[in-house]
Amino acid sequence: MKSYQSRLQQEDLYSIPIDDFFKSAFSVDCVLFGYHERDLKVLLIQRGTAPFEDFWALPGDLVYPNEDLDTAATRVLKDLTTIIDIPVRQVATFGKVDRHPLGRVITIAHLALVKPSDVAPHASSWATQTKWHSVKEIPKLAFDHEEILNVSLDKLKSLILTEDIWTKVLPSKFTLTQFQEVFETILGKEFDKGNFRKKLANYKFLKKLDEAQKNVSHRPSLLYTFDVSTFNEMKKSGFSFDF
Amino acid sequence: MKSYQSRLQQEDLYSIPIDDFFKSAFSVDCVLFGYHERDLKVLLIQRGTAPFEDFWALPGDLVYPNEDLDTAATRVLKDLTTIIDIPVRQVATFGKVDRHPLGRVITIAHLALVKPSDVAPHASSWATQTKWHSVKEIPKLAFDHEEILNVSLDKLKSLILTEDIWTKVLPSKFTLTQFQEVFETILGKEFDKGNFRKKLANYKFLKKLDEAQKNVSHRPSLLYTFDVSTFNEMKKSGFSFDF
DNA sequence: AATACATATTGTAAATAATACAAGAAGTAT
DNA sequence: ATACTTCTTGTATTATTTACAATATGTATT
Repeated sequence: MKSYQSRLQQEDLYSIPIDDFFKSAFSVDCVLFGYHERDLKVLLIQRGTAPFEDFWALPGDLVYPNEDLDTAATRVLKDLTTIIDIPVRQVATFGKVDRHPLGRVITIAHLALVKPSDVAPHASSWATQTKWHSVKEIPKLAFDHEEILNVSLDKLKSLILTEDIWTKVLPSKFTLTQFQEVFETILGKEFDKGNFRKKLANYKFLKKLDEAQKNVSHRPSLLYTFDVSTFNEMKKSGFSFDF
Repeated sequence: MKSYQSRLQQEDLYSIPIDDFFKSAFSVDCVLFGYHERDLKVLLIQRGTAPFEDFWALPGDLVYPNEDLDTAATRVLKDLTTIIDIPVRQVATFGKVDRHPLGRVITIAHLALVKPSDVAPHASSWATQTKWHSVKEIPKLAFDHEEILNVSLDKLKSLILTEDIWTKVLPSKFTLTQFQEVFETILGKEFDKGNFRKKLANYKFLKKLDEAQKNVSHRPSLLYTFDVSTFNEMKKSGFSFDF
């Protein structure tokens, strides 16, 4: 079988019409993670149309002809939530020949991490329901979405060590305990409190404020903020948490 | 603008004909890395057709309608080399609207790492030349291939720490110095020889043989082999080199 | 045969980091 | 005033990293 490049020149000589190459489509699927109080959730929709009608699935859509991939993913999320612009990261592309029953559709998975309270998910014309599910209790999913979710979880675990996506799930002033809980939940392991915060002392982008928690029935914790520019400086030289 | 799912039901109501979604195509591009004597190379082809005629580029092709993505990447490499089946790893997908001058073509980049002497690259109908280039001396490349190469280099650096792709570039019996040189070259940093091999002693998949180098004008090194099954066991529990 | 040479291999001491706990501090609730 | 809870800092032990030195073992040279 000859290549695309030569086929463009000598189209009629070979068995597959060149147009067949353009009978494929590509979609984006969005794995929107939500963190709240030691629980990691993912936003699922219930499909209103065939195939996989009534199944839970990751929100997704075909990519428009003149639309970039990450733009498409952001648009899908905008249609389901009240957030205008959620930055997404590409996870991987899933392209098995038979993964979509209606034709050849490959999908580029994207993920984002948000605070569920910042998002007000609602149904849409193609989703009868939109709901947060704890990643510990995921129903049977449409298509190959279970695999996509698993790969996305791994990607989230590695991204959170190098990117500042965790800032979105914390208040602008947060305690080191809150910070620790985010990482414990997402990485799925626990850290010694004393030793963990000794490590944090090395990270200059965590700025201690002259301000403490209020209305807690125990010793109040000091509050910290995240300094983006210091973080970006460190990222240039290959920063990564070593949790 | 409405979604694909609702469009399937009410096609004629909206401005973009559903067929337009299927006027896109997807390709695979292959970043074939070759390691030889402290030099990391990449296989480039010189394009024989427009667009970017005569430019150097990564080898790639459109994906056939009934072909999986990794199969397509392996096929592209099979067409250019004498190796029948080079396993590839997905790197990322590049899909900017204007990345291909002839239409909407997104490309899924794949990488592999081989010993150049195992591969006999040759020209093809669409490539006037096929040549190894040191990654330190890369010419101007077609399309967005410079970006694809850079992302692939980063991916290679992380993959080599968790996957056994490095075994392909070493002889079946190798010295620890050879092993160290592979990692120094690909990661771009140097290690203290004594300390490095103290670390290696922990990795049980490196088996010391009762055999030494021959015909070297200095103290001969002991030879080692790689034990796949031990490695696979350790990989199950999340093995990674900590270089 | 003795010596030079080059790299392999093992060893060691000091510095650094990880770990497991403990002790004291600072609020609210009773 | 005391109990209670979590925050915060400290410390002693163990493990790891690092830099470098010393010795080993082969071929090449004199």
